[in-house]
Amino acid sequence: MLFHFRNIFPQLNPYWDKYLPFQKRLEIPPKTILLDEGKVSENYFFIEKGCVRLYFNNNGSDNTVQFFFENEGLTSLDSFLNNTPSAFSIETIEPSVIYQLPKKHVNKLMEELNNEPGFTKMMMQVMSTRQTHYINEFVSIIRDTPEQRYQNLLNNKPHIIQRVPQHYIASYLGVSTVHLSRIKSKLAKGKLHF
Amino acid sequence: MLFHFRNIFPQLNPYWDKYLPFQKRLEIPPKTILLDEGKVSENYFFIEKGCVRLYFNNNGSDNTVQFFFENEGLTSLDSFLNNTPSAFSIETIEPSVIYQLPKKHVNKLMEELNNEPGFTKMMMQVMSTRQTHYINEFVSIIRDTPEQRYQNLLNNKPHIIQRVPQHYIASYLGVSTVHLSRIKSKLAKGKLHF
DNA sequence: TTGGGACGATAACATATGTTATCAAGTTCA
DNA sequence: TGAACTTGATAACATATGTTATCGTCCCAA
Repeated sequence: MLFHFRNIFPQLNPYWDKYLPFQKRLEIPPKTILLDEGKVSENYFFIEKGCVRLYFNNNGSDNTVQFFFENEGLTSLDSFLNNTPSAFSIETIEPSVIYQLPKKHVNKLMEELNNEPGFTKMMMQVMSTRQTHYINEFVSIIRDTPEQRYQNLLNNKPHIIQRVPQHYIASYLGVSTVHLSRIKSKLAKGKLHF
Repeated sequence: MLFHFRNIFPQLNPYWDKYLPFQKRLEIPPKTILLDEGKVSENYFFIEKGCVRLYFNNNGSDNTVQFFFENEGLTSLDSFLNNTPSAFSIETIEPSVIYQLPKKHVNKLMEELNNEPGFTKMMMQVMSTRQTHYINEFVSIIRDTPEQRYQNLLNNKPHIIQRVPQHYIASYLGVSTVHLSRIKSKLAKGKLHF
């Protein structure tokens, strides 16, 4: 949400640079938990190398909300802003290199940015982009069948399918691993006709 | 999103009052469309009396995203802010009295508010509340069965069930009217045992 | 006043999806 | 190298949900 916007709003780059030294570099294996559902989000994460997912528990199994890759930043926003227990967990999928910036520094950065003209506009743009993203996911889950959602993923974000183990894809699409296998097999058969 | 906050941030009330004369009062029957999916959202609506729903089309049938009642305001936010085609339609459910404020006035109001200290913070709070709401809906649709979602509605927002025709409830829960009938009948039978 | 439309319940059937179990291939690590 | 784990495919069965059709009630407008 913040370091995303390095180079997108170049006049703000000095601010990002000033805070780089406060980040902690983590080299961590797959399935390392960065934030545990129910805890308050205390850090902002930025991915240098690897791959991470945001997910929530669902009677023992889990559902993935979003995947994150190199040069993307994330946190559990609601928890981070409002100090409420996070509805989501965050964990690595691959061996990863993560930069971790504690909340107190982010807050300080935000205060400094408040004096920068255009900051409100930028924040509204950022928040509105996020909101649009969630709304689209929301609509897609209701409107599209799992098969259509898989096709969308194939068309729009093939790197996710190539890179992420299939059971995480299933948990992202909201179906069982068995059913995702069925979908793939059905699509494969369909293609043979052409 | 705006007039919601009358009296919640009292120091801003003069601003709201200043813009009240620009609103147009509409007295309209049920099923009146206030915004059509695909069009750009040009107005902010405030409900004096009646009931309205935000929904999107889904191969001929439709899904309701949210219901709005007296003293609530709404628009299709993404479309309103970014001048993009709205993903949603808005229509009345009951005979309603609606105040309609054109976008140019809202924009002017926003510019004036920019000079008010605390405005950025308020906007972030507003946006983050909205986002939390969508995230919760999103999680609920994935995690909860339609039956659980109906129970949640009964427990948390019984006024909706009392007031809104059942087929809209079904379209909100994301099930067919037939299945919602099944759910109700099942719950009714369950209750007889006690 | 009446006839059509809106609303809701229910049955019968079709389809989508979950669950459990089994098998196979690839990877990791002691 | 071999055991344990991860990943993925598939079959068989169970359950959830959609679709279509029918019926009854209520209400409003011609």
